[in-house]
Amino acid sequence: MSKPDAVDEILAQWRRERPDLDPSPMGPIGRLARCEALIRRKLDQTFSQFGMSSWEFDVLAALRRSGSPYCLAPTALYSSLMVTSGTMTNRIQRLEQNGLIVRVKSTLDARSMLVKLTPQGIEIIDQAVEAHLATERAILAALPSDSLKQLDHHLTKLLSIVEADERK
Amino acid sequence: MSKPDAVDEILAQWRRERPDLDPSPMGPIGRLARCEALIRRKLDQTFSQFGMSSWEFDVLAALRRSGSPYCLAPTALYSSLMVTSGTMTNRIQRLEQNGLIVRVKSTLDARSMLVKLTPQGIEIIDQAVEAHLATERAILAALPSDSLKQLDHHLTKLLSIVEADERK
DNA sequence: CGTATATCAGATAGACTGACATTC
DNA sequence: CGAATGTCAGTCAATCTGATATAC
Repeated sequence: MSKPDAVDEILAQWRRERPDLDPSPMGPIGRLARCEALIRRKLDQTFSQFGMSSWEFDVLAALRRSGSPYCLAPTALYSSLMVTSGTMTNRIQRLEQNGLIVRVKSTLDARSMLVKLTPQGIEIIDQAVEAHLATERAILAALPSDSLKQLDHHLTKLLSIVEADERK
Repeated sequence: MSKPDAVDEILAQWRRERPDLDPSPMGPIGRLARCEALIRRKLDQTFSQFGMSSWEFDVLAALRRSGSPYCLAPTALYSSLMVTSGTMTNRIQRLEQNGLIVRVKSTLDARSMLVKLTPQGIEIIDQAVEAHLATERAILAALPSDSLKQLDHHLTKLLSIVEADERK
């Protein structure tokens, strides 16, 4: 069928060196990891065209897609972005220095701040997300739409499994 | 069918906020990224049981599966591991300090060193790879074998696409 | 009182760049 | 001589931890 890729080569090496083991789980997981790494590289190129790195895109995008008034609490942000509170504080400071967000005191809870997109922040994330989608679309364009649909289906299943496992 | 996951929620938000865009490419790519992140976390737990991080596993595994005499040049290592030469020097030093590898002068090319697993390095990677495979197998166990096969098939296709793109 | 929110300082781990000596 | 190999020093971006003040 198709010629062996780098992951096939690794499997063959393990079979030769450790015939007592079955290395086959490395196939899907290795390909997943390698796809992710290569795609991330590509996406980062787009982000850098807007002077962003991926973490900046992630924060701004979370605020933007939350809808008007484009406000979220730091706790909500770091929970969904899977980082610690200290990391979030750091990210917020830097985005504020760049004028993309402002910090607003919450009226409901005096402990809490709200992170809010500035008009400039809205503008840049609106442009960046368009370019980002174009990049993603270009990456996937070489896959027949049937394959893409099936891939997504299986990834959805895998995701539900690993997310369930995470919560255990 | 199945209840919407975090990625579905993100797509729905974008459709509401930016109905002029089609966010669907974020589906497969978002799920791929999220699967990878969660799986990586899980795998790192196994590595840490052996006092390793994933980069240490990667280097030792590359040497181990290359077969006896378990020697590779730094250039070969950093090329396949996708890091710079300076990074590789650093990794080699730390593995040598831990007694898992030794550096040997190449007889064929006086510029070149060879990185070689020590008996201790062989022992630890042999144990670690078994545990690693067990972890991977446990993650994938919840997927029916047909699904897994199809997932792998589609990932193989995607990988060939993104690798071809990388070389452009 | 115990919990949650956010911040801060400090430490950490890991990677990269650019210059370099050496050898092909 | 130009290209390749590996090392080194220095720098950097990003994260985490643990302690803290404040408010629920």
